[in-house]
Amino acid sequence: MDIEKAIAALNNPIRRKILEWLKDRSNFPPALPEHADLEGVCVGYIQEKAQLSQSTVSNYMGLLKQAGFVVAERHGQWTFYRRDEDNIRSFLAAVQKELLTQ
Amino acid sequence: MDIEKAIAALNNPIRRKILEWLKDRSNFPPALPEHADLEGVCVGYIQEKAQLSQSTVSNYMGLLKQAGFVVAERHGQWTFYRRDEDNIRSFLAAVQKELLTQ
DNA sequence: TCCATAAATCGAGATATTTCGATTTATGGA
DNA sequence: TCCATAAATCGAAATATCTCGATTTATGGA
Repeated sequence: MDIEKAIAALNNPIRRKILEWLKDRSNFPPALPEHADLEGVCVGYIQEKAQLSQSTVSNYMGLLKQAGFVVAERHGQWTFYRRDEDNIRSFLAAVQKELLTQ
Repeated sequence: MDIEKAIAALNNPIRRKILEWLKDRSNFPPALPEHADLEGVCVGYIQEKAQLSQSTVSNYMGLLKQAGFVVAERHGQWTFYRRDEDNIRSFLAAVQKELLTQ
């Protein structure tokens, strides 16, 4: 977990919102039946919710992935993104360690 | 504590370093005798350590202050900056609340 | 094979941040 | 009052980020 990239990724209100939305699948339209077993949300749904262009959202998801906040899983033509809870926790621990005295 | 400004202020390695240095007064040269009773470090000492121009460091300290990470106290021609531990903790709590599920 | 759809990548203009040196403001001392 | 010092502010150049539309790549279905 690169704290530099992670903070840069968080330095944008929509990217932070996306991380929040991804906490709960029901923030997005229901998955297609053939994707019912998959965790994660496809880029199109995130784009729709974020109200930004497809390329911007794809870029954002790439930044969040590089930062370690999400993982991507490709299924056919779809890429499903979901939060990486372990990495999120370890980022928070690292920031705490850096910011807190003792 | 404005989480937006706070993350922006942290989105710079030298500003994060300054926050770390300020954990311990002994990271800087000893205070002048007439300032011995004061907490905090003057801009000149921080500048020397950061190896950046005076105006840049003054600007950085202003950003850290607006973000709530430090407080400034003027004494004569000197401005002494020190960490605002309470605010730092409440920032960490806010980020945790935003990033963590439940 | 050809087409449609999803997502990634590219290129560019607009905007924001970084960082500087120069100037200004505030203060204290001779 | 005049000068020296500390810090803040200003203006600008260099660099980075944001965001888009257009294009490319990957995949699946007819």
